[in-house]
Amino acid sequence: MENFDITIKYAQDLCEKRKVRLTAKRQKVFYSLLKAAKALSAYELIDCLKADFDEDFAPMTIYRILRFLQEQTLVHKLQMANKFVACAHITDCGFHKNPQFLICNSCQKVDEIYLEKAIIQAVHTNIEKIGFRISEPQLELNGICKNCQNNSI
Amino acid sequence: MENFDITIKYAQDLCEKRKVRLTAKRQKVFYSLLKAAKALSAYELIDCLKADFDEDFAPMTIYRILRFLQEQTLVHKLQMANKFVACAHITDCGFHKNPQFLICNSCQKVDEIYLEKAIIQAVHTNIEKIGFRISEPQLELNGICKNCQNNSI
DNA sequence: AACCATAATGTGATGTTGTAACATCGTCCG
DNA sequence: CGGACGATGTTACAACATCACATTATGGTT
Repeated sequence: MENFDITIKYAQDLCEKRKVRLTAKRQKVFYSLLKAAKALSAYELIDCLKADFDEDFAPMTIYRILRFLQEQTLVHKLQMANKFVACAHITDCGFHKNPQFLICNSCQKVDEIYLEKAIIQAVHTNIEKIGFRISEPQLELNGICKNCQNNSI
Repeated sequence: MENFDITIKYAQDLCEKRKVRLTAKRQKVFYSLLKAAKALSAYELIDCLKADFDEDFAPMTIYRILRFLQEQTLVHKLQMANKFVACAHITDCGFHKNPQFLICNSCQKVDEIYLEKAIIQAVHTNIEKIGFRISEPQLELNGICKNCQNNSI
């Protein structure tokens, strides 16, 4: 019904290519996360699914489906907030390439950005010089987004 | 008893200077966190305190004391792991200046480092160009530390 | 079509993390 | 001494996450 029909189609094709199943439930979870357009906790997502589809999802089910969607890189987990967000760049840039997340403490919206590669590279090089091997290269930063800065004047 | 007598003395002086009280309980919490030499969850810390002092701390108490210690910049909170770690650089560099944390997923030890200022500056500049105002400038990265890399061979 | 193996989901209990609200205790200062 | 305020105790509970086992759905094989 919305313009993320395209995104869902993309996800379907992706799953088909990978020989995994984007079941009806998984699709609904993905849909609600897309529709929310912000990071949700698992339990908030349950509420959204109830509102969107009048259907009850058990916590276990949600966590399992979220793990699946993460494995397919359709969803990211924000470690800091214990929340989940639909990948914003599915259809354009080859996704899951070291995203950085800007998490607004005011409206909870999440901006998924890609900093200049050179900068990220420099951070990684510096850290690996110490002998540390980074396993999850995503950065997460809390702050206040542009919108909320303006609105709070 | 250990060499963090010096650190504790430092903390006492600091609190005195700031006219806040480093009470016996607060000191014990700080001590156990120093002794552990790694990031602990609040509940793990409760276990340590039981072991170290044979004393029971209620969750509420721990969280309150940890907040106090954070305010005094004696302790950092690792947002990603929901764990707490004693500040590693209390006695040397003017502390709390945008630390970066390297969290080992294997041994849980935390390395608190300071990357070249220019690099961090570049990251911040890039993000602020987008209009986002960062509130907690610390970076946290998960990976495998040097030690664990060698031991797993 | 019947069958089987495996993937997906349902279900109930339980573990873990964190806080609210209110009571009590201690310490410092006039 | 008494009062104010900071620190701690206590109980209950909200929010987050998983275990273990039962059941159902799906796709491939004969």
